[in-house]
Amino acid sequence: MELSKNYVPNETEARWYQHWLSKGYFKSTPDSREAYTIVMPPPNVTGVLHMGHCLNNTIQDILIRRARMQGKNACWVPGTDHASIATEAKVVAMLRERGITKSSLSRDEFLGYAWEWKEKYGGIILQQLKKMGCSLDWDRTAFTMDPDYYKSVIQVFLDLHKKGHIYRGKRMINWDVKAKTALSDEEVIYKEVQSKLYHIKYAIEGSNDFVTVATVRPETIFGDTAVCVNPLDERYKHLHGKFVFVPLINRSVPIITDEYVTLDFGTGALKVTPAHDINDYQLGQKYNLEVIDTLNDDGTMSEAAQFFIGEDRLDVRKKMEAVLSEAGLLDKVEAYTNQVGFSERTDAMVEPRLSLQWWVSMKDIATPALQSVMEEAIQFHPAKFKNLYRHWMENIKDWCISRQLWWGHRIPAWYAPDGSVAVAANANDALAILQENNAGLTLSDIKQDEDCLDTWFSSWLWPFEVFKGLSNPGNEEIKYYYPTQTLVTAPEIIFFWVARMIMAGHEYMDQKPFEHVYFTGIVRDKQGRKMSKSLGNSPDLLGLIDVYGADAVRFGIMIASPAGNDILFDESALEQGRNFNNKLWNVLKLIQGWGNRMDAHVDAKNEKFAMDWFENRLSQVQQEVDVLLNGFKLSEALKTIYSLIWDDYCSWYLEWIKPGFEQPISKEVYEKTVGYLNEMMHMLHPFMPFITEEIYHLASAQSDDLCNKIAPTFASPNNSIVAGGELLKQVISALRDARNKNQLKPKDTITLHIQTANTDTYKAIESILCKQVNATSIEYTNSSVDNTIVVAVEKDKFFIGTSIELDATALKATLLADLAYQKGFLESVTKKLSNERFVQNAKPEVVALEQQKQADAIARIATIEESLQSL
RNA sequence: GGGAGCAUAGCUCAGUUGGUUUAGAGCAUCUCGUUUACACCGAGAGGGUCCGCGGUUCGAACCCGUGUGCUCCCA
Repeated sequence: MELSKNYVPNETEARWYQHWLSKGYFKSTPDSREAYTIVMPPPNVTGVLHMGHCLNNTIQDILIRRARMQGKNACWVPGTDHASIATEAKVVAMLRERGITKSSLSRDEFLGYAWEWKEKYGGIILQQLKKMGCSLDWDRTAFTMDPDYYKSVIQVFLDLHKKGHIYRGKRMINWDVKAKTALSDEEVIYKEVQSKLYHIKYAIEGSNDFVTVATVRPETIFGDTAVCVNPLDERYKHLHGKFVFVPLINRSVPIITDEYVTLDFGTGALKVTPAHDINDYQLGQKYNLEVIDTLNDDGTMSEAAQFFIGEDRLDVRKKMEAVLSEAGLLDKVEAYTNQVGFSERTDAMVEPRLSLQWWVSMKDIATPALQSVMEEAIQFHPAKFKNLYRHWMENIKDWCISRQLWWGHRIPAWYAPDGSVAVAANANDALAILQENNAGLTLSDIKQDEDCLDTWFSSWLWPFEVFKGLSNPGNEEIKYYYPTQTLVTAPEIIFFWVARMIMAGHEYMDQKPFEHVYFTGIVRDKQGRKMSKSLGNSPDLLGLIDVYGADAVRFGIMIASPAGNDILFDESALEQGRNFNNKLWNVLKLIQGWGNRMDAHVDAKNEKFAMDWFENRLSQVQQEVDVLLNGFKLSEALKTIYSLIWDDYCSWYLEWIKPGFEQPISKEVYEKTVGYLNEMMHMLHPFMPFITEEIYHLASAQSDDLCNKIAPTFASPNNSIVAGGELLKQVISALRDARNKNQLKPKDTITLHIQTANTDTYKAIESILCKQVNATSIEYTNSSVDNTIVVAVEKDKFFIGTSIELDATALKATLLADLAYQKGFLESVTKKLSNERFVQNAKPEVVALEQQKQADAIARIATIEESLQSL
């Protein structure tokens, strides 16, 4: 078959993915083999494939393909996350385009639209992963709102509530006064607005003096329960412990001190209104201040305000200026620019508001989770994230799990008209509980909580619930696949997700959820900025795959992405990947060409050295790569394989065994050469699955596929044979360098004299050496040869004879430069050795090494000086 | 404000318990070259005050302290 000039990935990739699927290679069912399980971090249903997914899933595919090729039962579970906030926002936006508002819909109607949206767009990202070659078991595709999964989430809520870990508590939320609803942080848009800073005078109790407080919200003073100053502020030291009167209502409130107050902002005195500001609320908590809510849910003043009851807070703000001024309590008004939050939906100014929310108390369930990471039952890669994890877990705060949304798992709590609450699996159970205190209640009297659970409250069950570990306890699959082996995720969700999965695993499976956690970096653009839609710096991944091929994209993203470090994405890495594809393609073309000229009678004597060397070098790299991969050093492993193929195999080995023009090749050499190629394709397959499978099949007839081919056990390399090859490379490079520096053209032939103690070493490689440095003859000598270029490698000297006139000055300059380097080096070694304390204290082998270096340097200097004289 | 991490060639990074030449690789750059796989190529080369300062040590990119700059998480 005639092969195309360059490798064309698109057709090949589609064909092989289809083939692997049709053979069912990605399917897994429990059997007697060792399991290797990865659960994919479920992307949002709203997602489309971006660079972060690309990195993350490439890594998982590498691990899972390697496991499969090690003969393990590899199981990679795909799925999606319902992503309550993001999805609800998308659905609301879609409805708005159709002219429908969420508030005009019932909960069920809205959920109908949401499911419709999910069915239509929710699977796009999974389809895109196929393009990347991800070897997922598609039959296992899971969703965090699947019926069984949903039930398990509710069950966990009930269970934690029963154990006393779930409670209701107050929290500041964002309140939309127009929609009369709570907003998530993501639904608040901050805008810069021109405000006024009002300086208001508060009378000091028992004195005729005032404290002046600066605020942009004078209408909230009716809720003031303290004035706070910085304890170090000299201006106010005399007021510590005193009280002031809140203007107009004349409530007496304390002056408290806290470092929170900035000395140089406003007047340095802060009015504290715990009900209407998040920071004030925290101060209030710290100093046990009263919380006075002066607003109604529509943003008008409540009765608690005492003044302006029923008027909108923004109108009141305007009126306050005149009222305060009249009372002589307004010191001055300044122009001031600040950031104010507005509702994404109604554009109303958002009010911070205290509200009852559901919480999980974390301390108890965090303990085993902290322990399993600290004791390395779960290993983090890189380990540096252990510190971060420990710090967070030791200072863990309670988790607010209710969200004011409809799309998600609805909180299983029912309220009676008197506000009492029952947590139960369904309304009937809840009614029974509530009837204990109020026998007359009926189903129509009680109402279920409107809120949903935080998305993470469902995804923390992912590693076991994808195997129905909770909905069908003790089933065969959960026993076989759990705990999973490796989790691959981004460090930014170490607390949101990783820590909580570990907690849930210990709480519900009595077992860690995974053995290893591999933290990827964040993919950034060339300038180090995060990829984002608004910056428009997010490359179109499918477009890149079209241009470069999936293998090249996988290569590009992996070649420089050490665990836990951010990746600066640069298309040139993809070019490198594409070039590598092409290199592999051309190896195939070259070898196929030889296949036609294969001859069993051709002697392989001259190729023996090359084959011995490469075989051992291959074993060496196989071992190295194995060690690297076991340590999760994927990038390093890929670099090592890349260099083996490009440098050792293509640039050295193939050149050494290459037959002359139109010459036949020995059958033995040919078969070995194809064999090495296949072994290298095997090693590379997890990283670049498509082209390796293609080459494996085109290089020689195969009855199996690389995809699920089990690796042979590696031979251990003979290090002295490997070293022999390295010496040969070094000699060739040195001779080529000398040729280059003396302006010998590639076509100019040379003669070579070698002065060495090991003639036999060179006899074995004469033919290779001649071919590689374009020498016509090799002779051995005991002394210097006149009129030659002298090259020294280790202890051997090479004399290059040429008919071309040599440029003595250039030659001399190089030699002098080398001489200077060697002398400098000798000096540093000698200095070290003449330091008595070094010789006394350093380990003997270190001293011996330094002495060896010294002797070598002296010998090299002698050689160079000799050469200089012969010029 | 609390915490974590990072700083090595123009760029991206290796550098395992301190000693394996005067610190390595890939990309980029420069020189030479189209020789019968590949210019998406080959052969070579140049390029570094290992962020600054101090300390420990016979010896520091590596250990300790300190300063500076950057990044992330939490509030």
